[in-house]
Amino acid sequence: MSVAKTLTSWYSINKRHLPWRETKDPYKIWLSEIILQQTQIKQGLSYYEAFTDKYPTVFDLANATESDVLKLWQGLGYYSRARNLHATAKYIVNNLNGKFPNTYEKLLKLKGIGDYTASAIASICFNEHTAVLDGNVYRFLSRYYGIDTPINTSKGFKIFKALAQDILDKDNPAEHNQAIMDFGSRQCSPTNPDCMFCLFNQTCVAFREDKILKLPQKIKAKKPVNKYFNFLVFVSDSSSTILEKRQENGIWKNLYQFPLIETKKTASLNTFQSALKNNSLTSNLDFKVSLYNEIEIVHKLSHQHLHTKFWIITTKKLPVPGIPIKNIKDYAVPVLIEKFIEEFNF
DNA sequence: AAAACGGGGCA
DNA sequence: TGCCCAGTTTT
Repeated sequence: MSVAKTLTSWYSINKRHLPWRETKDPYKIWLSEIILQQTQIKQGLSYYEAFTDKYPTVFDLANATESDVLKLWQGLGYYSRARNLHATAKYIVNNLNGKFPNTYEKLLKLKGIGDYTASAIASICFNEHTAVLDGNVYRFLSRYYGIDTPINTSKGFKIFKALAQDILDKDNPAEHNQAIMDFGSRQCSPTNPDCMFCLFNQTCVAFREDKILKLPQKIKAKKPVNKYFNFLVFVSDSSSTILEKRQENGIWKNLYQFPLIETKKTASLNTFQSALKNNSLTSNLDFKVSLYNEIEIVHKLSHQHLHTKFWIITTKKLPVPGIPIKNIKDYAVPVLIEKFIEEFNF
């Protein structure tokens, strides 16, 4: 039996029943694919349900504000996905009459849709012969064929994309693509793959040569850089605080946070107080300051470690218009801020 | 071609 | 606690 037929027969028995597998609506498939980028099903499922519940059609999503979309996305990370999702929904409604593009080439032009997502939507919704290449597919192919070209290189992409396209079941690309991803995710998992009960354990190169845990090969990531964040948590007599929207490109763009002072290294009380003297919010303000967390909180992102201190600034009146603390949960904030808000007794 | 972009899960 | 996971856009 061909690799493809073995995969689809495995899938017919082991397929997980998930809400986005009950539909061919390209809007719903698109939504699920964007949510599932860089995200495990267990984490993404509740977000998918929240989004389809609040925005059942592309028109509903297009009519929302970006702030609302980011709020619903809060906690999922990689927030450019949410910004691009919203921008693309508006584009489809305003320029394409709400009709979803129905080919790989046209899908690829949309913001937030790259090779993987265009291939997934085109095959699942429109039966186009476009093989998906995600982390699960990379893993299965590299092991089964014993290919040690690093997957996170342009050369690796070309090799594995051609191979995935070559073995694609042209009679049923929709089932095939979902089968190979599910197989890679569950049977051919990163650690502890279930080789003993694997349909391919007679033919898999990596299993025969005992290279399962050496594949796929990847170029190692750089070490994360350390950053030192000091958040200014204002508390006024009238129970208001200050939240600012992050405008600049970089992490958390368009999310809200407490006013931030970044330092070169961990700030002592003394250095922080002199920083406040030069800060436009506090230079002319009558306030008291105390450090909330004596031990800094280290929030780890894939590419930077944020050493964070929350400083409580108590003042009679805020230096700029603020927001009532009782409304603070209306704003989309990073998980780091969300955890503080939940923990801090305002 | 390489870097930037979050957060959760698991050993 | 340290390491692993991973599509798209930007540089």
